[in-house]
Amino acid sequence: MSHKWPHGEEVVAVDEVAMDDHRHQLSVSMMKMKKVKAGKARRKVREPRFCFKTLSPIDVLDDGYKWRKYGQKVVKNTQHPRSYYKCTQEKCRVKKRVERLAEDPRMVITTYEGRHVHSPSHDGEDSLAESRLNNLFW
DNA sequence: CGCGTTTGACCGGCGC
DNA sequence: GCGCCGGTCAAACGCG
Repeated sequence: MSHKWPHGEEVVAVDEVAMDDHRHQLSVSMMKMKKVKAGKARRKVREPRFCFKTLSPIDVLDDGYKWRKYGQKVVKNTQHPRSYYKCTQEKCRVKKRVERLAEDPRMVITTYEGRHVHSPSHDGEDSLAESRLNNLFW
């Protein structure tokens, strides 16, 4: 799990992201982003991977996009299955990987792969926080 | 009726 | 060269 990515270009490791289960509000207390260059991080930023260590009672966090599950596999060293999601938007080839921690079932690692083409297609009501976070972050 | 989810199999890459 | 591990696709079913 904690290995380097095959294509390792730019890995942003977020130390801690707290999730409020009341609404889908992400309470970001402190985000530490470390730029890890895997050997040859040359120009050409392919597809950045964002690893989110999310503390939340829910598995799949709704970030404002629609995700379609396309696979589930149990990885070695993990007793819990890993879920693979993909953005339903055709323009978006964004992939999402959700893994649950064996030690802490209440903690999940959400890994986003790629960039969304544009703003989320949420009906936008109480998801203002998300949008803001998205705008702020992505 | 549409599509999102589910499960199994297959493929590719890497390690030994 | 074979085996293992991770990842993706595909068909079917269920639910909304």
